[in-house]
This record gives sequence, structure tokens and C-alpha cells, in this order.
Amino acid sequence: MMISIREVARRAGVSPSTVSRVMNGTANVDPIKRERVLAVIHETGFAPNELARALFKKSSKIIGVIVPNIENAFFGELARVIEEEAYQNQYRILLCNSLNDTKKEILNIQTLNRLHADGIIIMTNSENLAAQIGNCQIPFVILDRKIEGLDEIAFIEADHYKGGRMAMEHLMDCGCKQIVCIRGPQKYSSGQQRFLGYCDVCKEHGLQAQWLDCDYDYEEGLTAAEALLAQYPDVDGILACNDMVAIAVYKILQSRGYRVPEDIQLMGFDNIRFSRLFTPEFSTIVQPIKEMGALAVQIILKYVQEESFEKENLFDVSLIQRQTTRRKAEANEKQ
Amino acid sequence: MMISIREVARRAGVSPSTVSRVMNGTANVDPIKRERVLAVIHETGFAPNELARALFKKSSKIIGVIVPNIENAFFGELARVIEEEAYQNQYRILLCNSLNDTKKEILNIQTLNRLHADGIIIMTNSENLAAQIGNCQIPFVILDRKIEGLDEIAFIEADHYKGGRMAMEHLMDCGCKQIVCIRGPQKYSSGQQRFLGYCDVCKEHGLQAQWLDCDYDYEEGLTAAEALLAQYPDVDGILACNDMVAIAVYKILQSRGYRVPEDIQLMGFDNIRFSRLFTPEFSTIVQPIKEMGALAVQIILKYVQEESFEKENLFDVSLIQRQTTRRKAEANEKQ
DNA sequence: GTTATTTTTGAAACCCGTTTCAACCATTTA
DNA sequence: TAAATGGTTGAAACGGGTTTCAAAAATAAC
Repeated sequence: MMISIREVARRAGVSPSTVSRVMNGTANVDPIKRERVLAVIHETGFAPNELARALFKKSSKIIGVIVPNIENAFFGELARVIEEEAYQNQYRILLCNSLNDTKKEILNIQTLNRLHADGIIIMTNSENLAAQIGNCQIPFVILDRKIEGLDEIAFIEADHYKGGRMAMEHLMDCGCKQIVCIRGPQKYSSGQQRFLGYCDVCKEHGLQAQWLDCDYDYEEGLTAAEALLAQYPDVDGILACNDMVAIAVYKILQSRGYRVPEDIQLMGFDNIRFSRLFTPEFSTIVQPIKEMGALAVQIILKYVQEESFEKENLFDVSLIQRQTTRRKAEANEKQ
Repeated sequence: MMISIREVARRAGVSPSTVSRVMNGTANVDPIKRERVLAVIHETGFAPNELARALFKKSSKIIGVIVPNIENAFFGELARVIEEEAYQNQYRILLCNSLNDTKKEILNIQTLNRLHADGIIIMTNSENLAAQIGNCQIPFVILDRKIEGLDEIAFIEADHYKGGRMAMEHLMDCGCKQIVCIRGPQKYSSGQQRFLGYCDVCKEHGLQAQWLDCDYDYEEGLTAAEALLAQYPDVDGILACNDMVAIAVYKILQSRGYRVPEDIQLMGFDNIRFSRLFTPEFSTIVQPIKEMGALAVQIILKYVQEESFEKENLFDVSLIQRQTTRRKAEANEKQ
């Protein structure tokens, strides 16, 4: 059933080389023969075996994408952008859900290596991966994270530090006096930098930094929110480490009868789609997800084409005020 | 750098065939030679080229997954389950985001065909795809949809009809008198069946079916909700075609000052993760996403292993009452 | 000790598209 | 008209595991 290039050649009365040249336009072919070949391809529905081509070319036109969890809205949005950008450049996406399991990550990197993937876009934390990434000849792009000790690898990150600062400054503009930070995992640069931004603003205003630890995750957010209320009963501003945690915090606040933003104001981070769909809509820090994902693919394309590219890519962030915070001026107007 | 099986063979003083046999355990090998081979593999870090293997075996250990949009929580959850099940069986996932673009779907099916994917799990509507799927020798599984005229293809679906009935009956139990259905696209079997369930319950109770059309999508949900309020000002129960639309409806209701569930009760469909995270938590119909995704992979594995499998797979649904509906009995208790 | 049987082993063919290289044909130029 | 230049073309090699098949080695049977 599946027909080969040799069979096409036989039927068209030419050599396989000529068929290859017709398909790829890699050399001139006598117009009469070209037509014969195209006719045979058309009537047999011949489709070249991509594995054979990839084997010879040492390129499978596949980009590996390793995310912690595709179910997570932030990574879902990134995956969507990456797939789209790749598709437009005739690349396909091999998706791996690592669940932050280093063993699974390594296994997936090995698989991609053996499949001669043309690049790997990875969103992970594991410093343990440094070695693995180091002796892989595939180009890597590390997205939304930064791993120390890998000077040769391209990074793409939002300016988490600035985001942390902006979020904190915004809560102060909103008149909050007791602002507590639910900081993200300190093993991730995003968690570190956001928290650092918060701390620096505290310092500049002579405030004492107040924080709790939390994973980037809804369930953890519930626990953290309860601990927060117990520990800081007079809190009036909460800086959540991301939108999912902010959603969890809201749920707890609401069940305890706190009003947002009247009693407690709340900031998220990431601007995932749901932060806008929620009622109330969440004030948050915007990461340019679309641009970041597209750049990740672009870097791999440039690597393949041996063009140069920037290794360190820091994307600017911005703040969107929605319904969980209210500037002092606006609050006064309403009074 | 990248070493081949022939080089391993040379260094171990055996033939490539023997190395292959050691790696795959396809035949007995003299223990001394086996050790020599394993030692060389270990010290060189040799990893067999998966493309060469796949070329010969005509199997790439890749399963294609075509979803309308990975950003959509429902498909994100399905993709996650599918990836996990595939991974546990040494398969990898090639993800395609079709955006319901038939051209893109066809192109992706062709790519998967040329890559000798071992199976394709597709969530799509296009009847136009029937022909394409028909003359593909790869096993297909159609998930969450049903396409008429493809008797040979495996389908996996939740019992949308029952779900539609249950949702409607629940709203009636909750004392709603004016129940309007925001029905999903009638080109999908899910849209048809859910609506049919609603209609049948109406008929059985001598009620007039009242409905509006809407896509499975938040933005469309906003429009539909506004139209609904204009058209049916005395509505007191809304049956949304899925959770995303229910979220949109809630947003409109809330902005217009309606209370849920006191003034209007609201049912979703799918039980996506966010339906529980929202405030209020949404009453909805549960599709067994996990089981459905796992079965899709299992069917492909069975096909590959030439075992038999069920072609028509209808999964049972159930109802979860949360905070957007309230049974009459409960309402009375509270009075 | 010899023959029969089983196990191990490697050479070569295979999967299939691509590319190189030399042969071939058709123009141009001298 | 002969030599030189340029464009077409196909045979063969290539990429790298896998498998077949027959030879070689080892064991069993007589």
C-alpha cells in the first residue's frame, strides 16, 4: 500500500534521484519528466517517508517541549503559542509533561536526542539537568526559568524582579499598610526574583518584609492563605506568587467573609486567561506569553540555520489593575 | 560525537547484529561478549538512533494528538492524561492544535502518516475529515466527538444525552420554572446530544423548549448570555453548554445584579478544574476525562498489538451539585 | 569417537529518501 | 568541424538499526 520513491521512479520511467529532485526542487529537471513524475505522485498519493528523510538529513523537524504540567493554564498558553509558531515554520511539537520529575525529564531529553529533534524548549527548575543538557548536541531554550551554570544555553524570562516591585508598589499606591507576600518556590528564579522585588521595595520604604512560602499551585495556595490569616490577622494587602495562588487566596478570603478589595486587596502574577474571567477580575502582572513562546521557537530556528541569536532574553512586564485592587485616588473619589 | 552501532561493535570486537541483540534482548548472546558490549555502550554513552530503528520497524513510538485548542482547559486535561498514559507505555505524544482548521488537521494527519506514527487521537468535528481518515493506515481514535460514516473507527464519548437530561432534571428539582438552554454547536454530537436530552425532559413534562445557540467558548458565552437576558427576562434556570460558557454567563449575571443561585440557577458541563476553583463553585456534569483519555491510548496499543477492542465507547456521566444550584428541599430548610 | 542437534554469530540485505559523482547529451565557442 | 562549456541524469553510496540466513561453534546423542 505505502508506496516508495523507487516505485514512483519506476512508474514514471526515471530514477529515484530525479523524483527526489522534482519533489524538493534541488536541481533542474527536464519539464517533460517533471510532469510525468508529478502525475505519478498525484495518482498514487505518494507521500515521502519522513523517517528516511530525517535519518539522512539528521533533522526530524520536531521540536521537543517539556512543560511541568500542560494542565496548568500558564503552560497551556505557552504550549499553544509554541505549537503555532513551530507549525508556521513546518515544525511539529513533541510534548512532554514532566510533573517536575527529573527522571522523566531526562528520559524525555534522551528520547528527543535519539529522535534527532531539532531543538528542545524546556520549562523546568532542576539544576540536576545542567549536566544532561550540557552533553546534548541539540539546541536548548530554557523558558520561564533560569538555570545557573549553563552559559551556553539560551534563556527566556520575564522580568520577575520588576514584576515583584510593581506589584508591591501598586499595593502601596492602593493604600495597603500590612502587605504580606506569599512567595513562590525559591528554587526557581521566578520565585526568587519576584520576592526580591517585593523585599527591595519594603526596604526602600522602611517596611518589614512579611512572607509565607508556597508552591505555584492552587491547593498549596489554600493552605498558605489559611496560614496567612492566622499569622497576620491585620493584613490588608496580599501579593500572591501567581494567579492560581491568588485564586486560592480569594476563595479562602471569601469563605471567611473578607471583602476584596474593600477589606483586603489582592495581586496575582502571570495574567493567565482565567485571571480575567474570574469574578472579581484579578489585578495581576502581565508576562508577554505570546512573545516569549514565539521567541523560543525563533531561537531554535536560528540555531538550525546557524544564525546568531541573543542568549539572555529578559521580557518586560506590566501591571493590569482590575477588580481586586483599588488605587487610593479612586477609592477617595468613590467616597 | 554521535556514535553508531557499528562503532560500538568495532570497539567491543563483535558484529553490529550482536550489539543489537544485546540491546534488545532478541536473542541469546554469550555472557562474556554481552558484558563487553554493555561496557562499551556505557563508556561511550551510545544511544541508538530512533529514526533508523523506526524506519526499519515502521513504527515511531509516537502517538499524534490533535486537539482544537490546548489552551482550553478541557482539552488541556485530556492531553495531560493522554501524555501520561502514553509515556507509561513508552510512547511519546506529538501535539497538534488544530483551531478547528480542517486544512491544518489534514496537514497534521499527513505529517503523522509520513512519520509513521503508531496512532492518532483526534478531537475534531470536521465531517470533511472522514475521507482523509479513511485512507490512512494509521489507527485513529476519535475522542469526545463522533463522526458519522466511519464505521471502522473507534469512538470515545461521554453520554452527553444523559448529561443533558440530568442537568435539566436537576434544575427542575431545584424549583426552576423558566429554564433556558444555551446549546452548543449542533455540528458536534456533544452539542446535539446534550440539547436532545434537555428537549426530551421538556417534552416529558409538557414544557416548551427554550434555547439559544452558542459556541463552546467564553467570548461567545458572554454574547449568548446577554441575548438570553434580553429574550427571556423571567428566566430562573440556565443550562450552559459547557463550563466555560457557564463562567461567561455568571459574569454577565453578576454584572447585572442577579444573584446565583437565589435569582437564577446555573448548570455547567464538563467539570473542568476551574469549575471547582471558581467562586461560586459551579454545579456541573462530570465527564470522566481521565478514563476517556487513558482508553484512547489503550485502544491504540491494542491496535498495534493486534488485539481486539471495542469500537463504540460511551462513558457514563454524573452530576455534581455545587454552589450555583440549590435543590428545593435545601432551599426550604434554609428558609 | 562420530554424527546429529542446537546455539551463537556475523555478513549482507533491508527500510527509503538524499546526495555525490561521473557519464551523457546539448549547446557554444574557436 | 572539433573542442569546450554547461545542464541532465542515474548508479551507487549513505545514514544507522534490524533481521535473515547460512556458517561456525558448542552441546547432545548414539
